[in-house]
Amino acid sequence: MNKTIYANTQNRGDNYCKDCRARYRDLCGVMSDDTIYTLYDLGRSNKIEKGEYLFMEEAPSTYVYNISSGMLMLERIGSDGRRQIISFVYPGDFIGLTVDSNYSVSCRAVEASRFCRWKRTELEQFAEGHQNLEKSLRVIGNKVLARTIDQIFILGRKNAVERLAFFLLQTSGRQINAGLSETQLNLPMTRTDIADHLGLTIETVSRAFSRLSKDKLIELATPSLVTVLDHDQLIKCADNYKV
Amino acid sequence: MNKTIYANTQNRGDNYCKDCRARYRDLCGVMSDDTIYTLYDLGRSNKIEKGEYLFMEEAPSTYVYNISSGMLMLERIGSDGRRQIISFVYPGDFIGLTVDSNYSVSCRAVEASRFCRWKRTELEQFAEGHQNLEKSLRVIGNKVLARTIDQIFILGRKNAVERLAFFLLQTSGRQINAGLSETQLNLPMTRTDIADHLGLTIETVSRAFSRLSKDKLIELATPSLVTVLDHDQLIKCADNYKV
DNA sequence: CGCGCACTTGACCCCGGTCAAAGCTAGTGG
DNA sequence: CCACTAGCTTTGACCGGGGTCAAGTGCGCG
Repeated sequence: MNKTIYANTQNRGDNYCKDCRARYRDLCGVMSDDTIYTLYDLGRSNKIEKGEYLFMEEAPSTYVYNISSGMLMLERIGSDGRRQIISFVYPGDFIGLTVDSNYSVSCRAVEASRFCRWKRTELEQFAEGHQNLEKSLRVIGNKVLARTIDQIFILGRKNAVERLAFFLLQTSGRQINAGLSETQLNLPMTRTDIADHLGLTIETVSRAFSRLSKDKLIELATPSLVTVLDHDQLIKCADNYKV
Repeated sequence: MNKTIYANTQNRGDNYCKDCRARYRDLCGVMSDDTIYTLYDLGRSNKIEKGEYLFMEEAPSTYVYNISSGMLMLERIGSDGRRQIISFVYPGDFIGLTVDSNYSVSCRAVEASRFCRWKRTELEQFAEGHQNLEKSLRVIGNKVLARTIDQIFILGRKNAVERLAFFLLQTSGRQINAGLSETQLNLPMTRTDIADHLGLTIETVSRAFSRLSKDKLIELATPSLVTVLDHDQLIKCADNYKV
């Protein structure tokens, strides 16, 4: 037991937690600077390349993950091949915690990413001794749920342009709390990914981009670099967008 | 303090927990027969009539609820009036727990229903002294999340008939674990409610019902009483339906 | 018995899907 | 350094599923 901890300790990089994007968010945020090491030593830091899967739907949910950098996506693929991207995953997001013992979605890297990984059972055990962490897990779940409900509203009741406007605002919001620009949006995912997230086709997504661009609400520097020109109008367009 | 508990104790009906549909599910299910009273006495039992709101979106999330009987629905209404029903709420379901201090959706009674109500802060405080309850709250949240993800897949990637087939199977599943019939489906909600849940119009929902009926997958005794004739075929139709 | 409301069915139309072709850009190799 | 290629994106033309509008139909309730 001590040996294991010792082995992991050897893994620590120079600034292993200090410069981590996830350090003061969600899961890790509830740990003090004095106790974060105990959490760190319990898990393992690692990286994943673009296109690789972090875990697959149906597979035993052995591990839970906290994202340090990069971007991933949670996806579900129907038996006929139709794909739905549930959400994009940003640094600081905690994923992989399930009710039953199997993942309910797959997780794939949009771009090269870093993460910390814990055995689910070990983290749950650890949480039992740390009341605030247990509560944090619940809060995380509820946050995810809130976003998921937004997504349902989008898919059920909005047209193509409204969906894209909402998605861009959502991206803006996520960039803000990652300490990045509010208006310079980085979209590393492909049009296909966005389409599968918004329940549309690539062509329709592309046309929606063109439309917003023509109406001067956004500017497309490159397909993956969008500048928000008229934030207020974009909100009106997305209509029911909530912070 | 003692006085309050005493007052609530006076509220107890004859079989107040014993004959409750929610007694052995989710929230209450983690309490033993010996300790369920402490939870019961902390809250208040009440009823709500058809069409009334249990709580409204945006309002302070003062209370959390556990449903004893009847049916309710969680809905969100856009500023232009478009409505999306997030989910229908069955006996045993626990609702109202939010991240921030306001409800993110409204809850309305589909039919007359009974429920138990707690002050959120009091239940959370109570949970801190009851580890299994704290964990139960998390499990409940994850269960809800799993269903919500299913809903996203439906809305993003399925056509009208597939959506309805999925909805009927989901209803069947929920009736089973409420101890009701697997094939005789009770649909107390209106076609409008179903439409707003599946992201369709009443006309399309109606046509989908007719279609499934014509293809002998279901039988419509009355608009609100459906018999599942060919369960397997219905699953094939819904395609990606999961238990 | 008749009124009202929810549901069903039909006719038509439009948004977004499908199919096809033409840019754009990054990466490779001569 | 440039030409070539491959994959992604954009744009256009056409089509169809589901929305819209409107007219029945049936059932519960007074």
